[in-house]
Amino acid sequence: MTGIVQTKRLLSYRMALLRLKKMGLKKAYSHTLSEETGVSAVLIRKDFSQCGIRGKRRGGYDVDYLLDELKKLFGREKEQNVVLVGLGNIGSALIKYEGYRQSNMNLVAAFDIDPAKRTRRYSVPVYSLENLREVADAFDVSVAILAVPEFSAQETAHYMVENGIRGILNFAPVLLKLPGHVLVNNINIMVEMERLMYHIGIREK
Amino acid sequence: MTGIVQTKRLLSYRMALLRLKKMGLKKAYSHTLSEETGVSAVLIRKDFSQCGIRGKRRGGYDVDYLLDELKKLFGREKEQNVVLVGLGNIGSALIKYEGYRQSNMNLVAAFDIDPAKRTRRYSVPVYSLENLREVADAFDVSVAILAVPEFSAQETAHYMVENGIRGILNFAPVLLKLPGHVLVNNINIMVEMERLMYHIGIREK
DNA sequence: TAATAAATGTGAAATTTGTAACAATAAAAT
DNA sequence: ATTTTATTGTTACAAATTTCACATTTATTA
Ligand SMILES: NC(=O)c1ccc[n+]([C@@H]2O[C@H](COP(=O)([O-])OP(=O)(O)OC[C@H]3O[C@@H](n4cnc5c(N)ncnc54)[C@H](O)[C@@H]3O)[C@@H](O)[C@H]2O)c1
Ligand SMILES: NC(=O)c1ccc[n+]([C@@H]2O[C@H](COP(=O)([O-])OP(=O)(O)OC[C@H]3O[C@@H](n4cnc5c(N)ncnc54)[C@H](O)[C@@H]3O)[C@@H](O)[C@H]2O)c1
Repeated sequence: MTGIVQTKRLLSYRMALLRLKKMGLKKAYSHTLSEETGVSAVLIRKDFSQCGIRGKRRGGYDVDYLLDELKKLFGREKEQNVVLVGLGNIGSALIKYEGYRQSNMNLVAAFDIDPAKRTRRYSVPVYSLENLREVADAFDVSVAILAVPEFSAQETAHYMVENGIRGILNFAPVLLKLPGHVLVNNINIMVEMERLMYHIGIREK
Repeated sequence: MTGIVQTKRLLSYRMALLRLKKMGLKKAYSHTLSEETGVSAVLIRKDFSQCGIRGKRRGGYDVDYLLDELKKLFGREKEQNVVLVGLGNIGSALIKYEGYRQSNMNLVAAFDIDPAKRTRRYSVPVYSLENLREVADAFDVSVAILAVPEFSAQETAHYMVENGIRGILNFAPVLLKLPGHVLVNNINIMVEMERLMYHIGIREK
C-alpha cells in the first residue's frame, strides 16, 4: 500500500463493493466505483495499482477478488471486540446499531457513570467504568467509542487508556490529550454541519 | 480567505476559542491553539494570516478579536434553520442535542415516515415528509440532516431536494446522486471506526 | 536603556495529493 | 481476421498543502 495515506478511500471502495455484490454484480469497473464513491476513476485505479490490486484491461475488476484483496489489507483475522463509553443520546444510538458485524467487529459492552443507564434493555451489558479493565481483558478489547459529555471526555479517555484502551473513536468536540501510543479518531458533527452551511452560503453570492 | 480549502480547520479553531473564552482566557497563542486542535502552530498562523487575521508579535492573538473575525467568515447573520429527516437511532440522538445554538443554527422540525415516531415527546415537532415543503418555506430551511436507512436514503434525499433542500448532512453510508447545485457532507461512522482499527493494527507489527 | 526572549509573519522548499495524457491490452464488432 | 472500442495501468505533470528557516516585532528583564 505504498504511498497511500487515504485509508478512508479504500474503505469506501470496500463499502461500495459490498453493496454491489449484494446487488448481484460480479464485475466492477473503475467508473462504476467512481459513481458509487464519488472518487475519480483514475484515482481509484491508481489506488488499486499502488496496493498491488490488478484488474483486467477492458475486463474491469472481479468483485470477489477486490473484496478479498481489501480484506487482506484491512481484514482483521479474528473479529475485533469494541466497547462503548457513554450511553446518552449518541451512545444509545450506537449501542442499537446493527452494522458492526459487516466490518468484522463486535460491540461487547457499554459503560456509563449513571447507574440508571445500566439496564438490561440492550443486547449488550452496561457496566460501571470500574469494570472496564475486567471486560477489556476478558474480551481482548483495545478500541472504544467515546460518547460522554465534553467536560468529562478528557478524564474519561485518560482512565480508559490506563485500562487497556489504545484506540478511541471520539464524539466529544475536544482534542484528547493522551500518550503517544494511543490513536484517536474524532467525529465532530457540528463542525461538519457548519462546513456544509458555509459552503452553501458561498454559492448564494 | 485566499487559498484555504480547509474550512474544517478554521471551524475547529473557532470551537477551541469558544472553550478557551469560557475558561476566561483573553489571549491565545498559536501554540495554545495548536494544543487544543492538534494543528501545527505554524499552520495556524498561516491560516490566520491568509484570512487577513493578524496577531501581535510576541503578544499573541486577542480571543474576542479572533472570534469576531471568524464570525465574519462563517457567521451567518441570521440564525440558520435546519430540519432532521429520520427519527431512528441516530435521529433521536440529534433531535435531543443541545449544541446547535452555539453554531447559530436552530433545529425547527423533524420528519419521519413512521407515524409512531411523530409524537410530541420532543422539543420540536415531528411531521410526515409531505409537510416538508410547507415547513421549509415557513422557516426558510435549506439545510437538512438525513438519518434514514441506507436503502431509502437516495429516494428520500431526492424528495428533499425537490422540496427546497440544498444542503444535506448525510449519515447513510451511500453516495447520494443529486443535482449539481446540492451540497452533501457525508458522515460515515463505520468507515471512521475501521480506519481507527486499521491504524492500530499497523502499529502492532 | 540595552539585551534578551518569545511571539508572529512569510517566502521558499518539501511533501503530498490528484489529474491528464496516453500506452497497453482485451473484448466486441465488423 | 481486422478493426474498433472500452478499459486498465503508468508516467509525467500540476496543484495543494504543509513544513522550514528565518526575518520582524514586541514584551520583559537586567
Ligand atoms: N447528541 C448529539 O447529537 C451530539 C451531536 C454532536 C456532538 N455530540 C457530542 O457527543 C457527546 C455525547 O453527546 P450526548 O448528547 O450523547 O450526551 P449525553 O449527555 O446525552 O450523554 C452522555 C452520557 O455519558 C455518561 N457519562 C458522563 N460522564 C461519564 C463518565 N465519566 N464515564 C462514563 N459515562 C459518563 C452520562 O451518564 C450520559 O449517559 C458529547 O460530547 C457531545 O458534545 C453529541
Ligand atoms: N445508529 C447508528 O449508530 C449508526 C451508525 C452508523 C451509520 N448509521 C446510519 O445512519 C442511518 C440511520 O441509522 P439508524 O440506526 O438511526 O436507523 P433506524 O432504522 O433506527 O432509523 C431510521 C428512521 O428513518 C425512518 N425512515 C425510513 N424511511 C424514511 C423515509 N423515506 N422518510 C422519512 N423517514 C424514514 C424510519 O421510520 C426510522 O425512524 C442509516 O443509514 C445507518 O446506516 C447509523
